Amino acid sequence: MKPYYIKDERRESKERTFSIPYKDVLNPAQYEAVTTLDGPLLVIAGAGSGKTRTLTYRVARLVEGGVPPGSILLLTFTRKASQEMLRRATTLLDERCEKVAGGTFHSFANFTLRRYAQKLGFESGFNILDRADAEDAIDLLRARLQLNVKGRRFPHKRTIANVFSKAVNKAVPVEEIILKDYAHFMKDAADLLRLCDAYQTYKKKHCLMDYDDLLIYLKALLEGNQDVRERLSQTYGYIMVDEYQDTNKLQADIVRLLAATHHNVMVVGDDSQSIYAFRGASFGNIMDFPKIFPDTKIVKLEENYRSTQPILSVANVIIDRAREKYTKVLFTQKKDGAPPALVTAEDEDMQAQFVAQRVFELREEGVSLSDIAVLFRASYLSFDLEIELNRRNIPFVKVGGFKFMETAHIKDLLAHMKILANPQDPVSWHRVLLLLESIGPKAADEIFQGVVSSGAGIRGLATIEPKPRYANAFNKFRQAMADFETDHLPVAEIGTKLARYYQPILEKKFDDYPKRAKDLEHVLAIMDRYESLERFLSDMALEPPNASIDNILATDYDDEQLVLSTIHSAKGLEWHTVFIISALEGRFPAAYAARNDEEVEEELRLMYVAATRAKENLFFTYPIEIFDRGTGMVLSRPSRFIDGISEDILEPWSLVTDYQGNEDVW
DNA sequence: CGGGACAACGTTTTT
DNA sequence: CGTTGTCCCG
Repeated sequence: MKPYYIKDERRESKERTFSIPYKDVLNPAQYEAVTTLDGPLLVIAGAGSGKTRTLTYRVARLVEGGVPPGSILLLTFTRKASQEMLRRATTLLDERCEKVAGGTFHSFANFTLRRYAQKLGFESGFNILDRADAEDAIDLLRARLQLNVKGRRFPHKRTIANVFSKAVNKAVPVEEIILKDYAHFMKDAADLLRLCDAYQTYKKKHCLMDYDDLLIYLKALLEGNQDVRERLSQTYGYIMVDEYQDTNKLQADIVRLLAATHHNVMVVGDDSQSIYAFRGASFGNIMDFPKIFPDTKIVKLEENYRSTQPILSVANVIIDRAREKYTKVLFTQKKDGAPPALVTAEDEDMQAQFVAQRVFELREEGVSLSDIAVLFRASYLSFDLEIELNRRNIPFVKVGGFKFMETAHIKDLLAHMKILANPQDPVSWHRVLLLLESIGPKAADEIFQGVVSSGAGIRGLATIEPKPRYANAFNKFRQAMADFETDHLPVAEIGTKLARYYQPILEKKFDDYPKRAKDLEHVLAIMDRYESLERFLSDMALEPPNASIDNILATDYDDEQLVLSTIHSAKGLEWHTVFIISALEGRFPAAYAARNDEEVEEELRLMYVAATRAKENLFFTYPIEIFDRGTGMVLSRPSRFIDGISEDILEPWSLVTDYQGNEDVW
């Protein structure tokens, strides 16, 4: 490759040679973003404008310029995103790029907090509560505070967890969340506050952190310990944050603190693609960034390299319907292309038939299945299609929605491992003990207390005197756990032994145990890759494999699969052809997600994100005559976000069924 | 006090 | 549809 000489005047005197011809392969805006290395930098990157490319080249540029890879911190939305970027940077430059510290805010927090746990009063490490664990803990405390009195309608544990989490992520008091989003529970506000206090105390006491705590404690660590802050700031001399529009207040604070001493921080985002406000994200962070770092340089990436003009035109109409006006204007040089279509189907079955048929045809035309995606608002909206695809033997992988790590049998197995990692963890103890015959909440609590007060960790089980009622089951359990007293078995071996112990329980508990046993085997295979139990458990909590088991297994031998994905999980990705199914008013925006203007706006941005995933073909489909149980109404209009768009921008299609029963298009 | 049977419910999106 | 709440029996 031809060497490229930097023309930047400031560097002219010490002209350097780079192996990558940055200026030739990047557009001027991208080039500026890639070569602005020092000082605060805000990049507003429209959909398909080469954001990932820019980040990748910037990593390479930093490393090539002599910055030690370990001092670059790349914070992304998913671990997959950072891995992908670093892999690409490695291809561009060399394997030094693999040494860059990359991951999500949560995984970075986990990593850092494990080092400094004692500073925060977590003497023996901590276990991470996933969402379901957190709900269980809340439920337990609700019972303990006697808030579940008969005849009283108290919020669902799921709702409660939501309220607490939102308060943390938006950095506002719990009362305010209740007042604003759950006004009908105002009468319970006092009790909810008590419960919230109890929950915080409980987690602290038992060395537990939920997702939000990871961020809270990281911020607290940085704020309260100047030495730690300086050391971390020194370690990570260059910070890059992707998807900045989807960070929340806490995350913005963490970035501010980390970069406080050197200000070498680059954030990339697009306010019109903010889709996580529901969990406390604030695209205001983008606007506020220059206020936090006054000498911020702003770069806008507005040229779209992904989509054809017809697709971009529809996307622009959609985003124009927002009340919030976004200043960025996307343009493309790909002028020609098929116009996007709005496809009306008689019912959900017909919609599925259409998509499957069309996928089949595209496949015949030579489009790879893996270059086609079907996107939807919510996971359940693809059920009909999944059946149809199975019927036609079209291989697919489903991303988002259902997480098999959260299924009961896998949580059962992991709970056994968690009590080994942290014998203080009452949530896991509770879960494990309740599996035993004749042990309920009461007995489980007694046993747990006994183990804790023995002070001997898992060995404390030996000191328990089981009641005759459950002695048999308990002794089996105790015997199984005794195997691990000697410590430091390989993760997979622990898992295998526990799975063997758990098998009879599985068979008793679930009718479909053969299928579930297969799932467990797969989890065991994942364990094989881990040295440390703690590490395994953290990863399973923070970055669980998010496709279902069958699909993961399929991926091993078949790489050509149609992608089915929630729009949230499709963020940052692109395909040759995109179907957005059930673009139906009442489903998208969903009736329950359209309670106020802000929520509707977010739904609209979601539709925009979905539309801008397409490179060549874009189909919106919607079934009519859908009965909505919630409202008791029949849904038959297309989503308000695409309804009434001029026909030369969005072509209306109707489906007809031919005499053989095959539907077709005219 | 635990367990099982049964009814009711509410139902996104994710670290 | 699968989970959660309730009731009643052992």
